[in-house]
Amino acid sequence: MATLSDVARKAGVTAATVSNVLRNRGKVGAETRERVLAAVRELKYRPNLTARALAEGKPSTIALIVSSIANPFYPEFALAVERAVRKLGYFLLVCNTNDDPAQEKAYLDAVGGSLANGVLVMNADFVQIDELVHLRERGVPVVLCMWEKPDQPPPLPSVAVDFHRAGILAAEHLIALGHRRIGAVVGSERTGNHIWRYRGFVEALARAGIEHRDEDVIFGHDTIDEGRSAAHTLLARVPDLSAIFVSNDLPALGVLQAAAEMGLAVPQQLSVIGITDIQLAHQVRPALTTVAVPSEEAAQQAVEMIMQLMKDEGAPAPLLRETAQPRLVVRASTGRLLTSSTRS
Amino acid sequence: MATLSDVARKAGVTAATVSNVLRNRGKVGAETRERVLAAVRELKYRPNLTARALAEGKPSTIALIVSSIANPFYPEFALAVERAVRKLGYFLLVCNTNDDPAQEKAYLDAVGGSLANGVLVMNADFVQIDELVHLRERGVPVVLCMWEKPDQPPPLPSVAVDFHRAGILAAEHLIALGHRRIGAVVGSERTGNHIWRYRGFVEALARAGIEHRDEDVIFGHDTIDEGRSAAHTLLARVPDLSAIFVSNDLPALGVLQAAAEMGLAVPQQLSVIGITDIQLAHQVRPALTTVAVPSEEAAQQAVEMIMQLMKDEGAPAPLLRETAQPRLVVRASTGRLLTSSTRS
DNA sequence: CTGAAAGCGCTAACAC
DNA sequence: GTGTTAGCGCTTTCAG
Repeated sequence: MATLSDVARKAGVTAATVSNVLRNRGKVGAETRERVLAAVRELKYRPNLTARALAEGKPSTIALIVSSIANPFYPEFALAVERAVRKLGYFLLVCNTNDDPAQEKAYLDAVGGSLANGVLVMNADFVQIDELVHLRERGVPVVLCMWEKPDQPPPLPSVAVDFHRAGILAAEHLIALGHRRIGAVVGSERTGNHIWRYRGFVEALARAGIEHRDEDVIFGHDTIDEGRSAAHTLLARVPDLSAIFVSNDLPALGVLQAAAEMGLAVPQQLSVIGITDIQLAHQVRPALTTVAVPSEEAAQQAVEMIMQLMKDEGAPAPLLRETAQPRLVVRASTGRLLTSSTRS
Repeated sequence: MATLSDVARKAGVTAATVSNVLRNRGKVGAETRERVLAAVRELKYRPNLTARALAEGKPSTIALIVSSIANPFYPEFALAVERAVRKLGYFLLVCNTNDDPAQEKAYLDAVGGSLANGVLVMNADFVQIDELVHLRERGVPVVLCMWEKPDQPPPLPSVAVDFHRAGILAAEHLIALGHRRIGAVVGSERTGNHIWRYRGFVEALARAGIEHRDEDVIFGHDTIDEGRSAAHTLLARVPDLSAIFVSNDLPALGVLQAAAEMGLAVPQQLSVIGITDIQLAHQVRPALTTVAVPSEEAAQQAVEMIMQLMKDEGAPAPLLRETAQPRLVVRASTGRLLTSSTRS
């Protein structure tokens, strides 16, 4: 594995010069440059990124902490991050903590030990914020990719995604279709991370003068299977629901399945709407109506932010960036309320 | 960010000693060790992995080249690899080539430039084998994670997964249920990477004396959407099919959807079986019967192989390791042939 | 324009 | 047991 000085020797110059031509740094004579390039080609030289990182004082990797990949949204988002990172010449170190604090700590330590230049955190709710703050205090750039609590300032630089608005959009869509008895399946617990999605939904209902009772909602179901069972219990509890708002696509898919199992036609008898717009949403039948979250953009913003933090060592005060607004994507799982087809 | 010598100074020893206590290397006095540890704690010292990598001549990362994450199997497998890698104290650098040769080349160069210690390749078919072979020749350990061509020796150390057998198992299951007119949707082209899955299927049919005509099969459909449309054309072409073998879970899910769209009851009127057993397979309704591939084990074996290659620089001849056999997972999408319910 | 020299933070012999 | 001495492969002043 040829090194810089191998190339230098072959080209009859010194390592510094080779380095210069390779990085287009200082001025190098055209003729010398050619000789060096030839040597590089001949020796199949590839710069040793580790050595470069050490010399430059910073590695060329950015870490992305993901709590789990059970929800396909994470891999999808990770891809978006990777694209953004690569465009800037960095590599992405994907750190899957598997929701295990020990594993997360291990990763964070490693990153703190300058395995990576900075860390992007996917889901701030499933992470030990304190550890992150420590990291940050030790000079490591940290940014949270999806801050969804508009009422609290983030403890670290973040990109904010307006999930509250997503909830509103979903509700308004259902209302516009004529629905008045609308149930809700919320992915997180009552005080969990989906709270603002739910609040948006509730507010929109209230604004339209639509009643929303406590029995109309069920919390803590964030997988397909959980969504399915949630829908079963919800529909058993209040059978005259004509639509269900789900705070996440994955459980929304489960709700769709429950409807099928109960023989409810979607959307003729039951409308279902989710939030996020994961790939599966349009691959499923009936295709899921959902509120798409601008994840590509969020990823890009997060990467821009971390680059900025990496540049300005003088770590400016925690800032917050807004992404583009979420956007309704109407597909086949929602439809007009048919007054004729009231159930049971 | 404290360094080794900072710690050394504070503890009144030399860097080498600190290094020794940290790595439990040479013998260190109990009392000295304590002093060092105290200094480490106080300074919140974290070893710089980049420097260590440079000094040791090898980084602590393994790269995983993934061609795409469109198929959820890849992230799932990546997770398994990550677990295996971490257990051995390494970090996983996930390199998503996005099916783009340029991107792949860039990653391979970086890895060759010792960003990583070795490279694991997920899907050898969507990758430029030559580049990999070059890498290998330059001394970088490379292993292919899922070699599925029993007739060809792999060009690089690989772990073999018996997809041929998976095809056989799928066919035998269908046959045992009484099916005689069985269609096939194959993910790859006729000569592509799923060929052995299909061959296994065909052989099992032949062995059972069941006719399989060219019109019963359709190639090149490997996504949900493609699986769906493939099923439509296949069933239009030969309407008396009572079961469909699909070489991959994702398109099998599409076939399930097509059945629903056509009003075919699964499994009463149509049985569907896939291969792989991705998470979605059991989350969908009806749950998909499939042949599970031992991916956890394959990941582990691949990691073991690469560790071995990393140790024995003397690169032994390309070896091949077999994983556990695939295994039938019966769920709700397959059932007995009901002679009564013949279609159109 | 090119070379010489120092050093990034750590490890690994080998002395003491 | 612990310190000394060299590097790992590259970047980066600073001379020439």
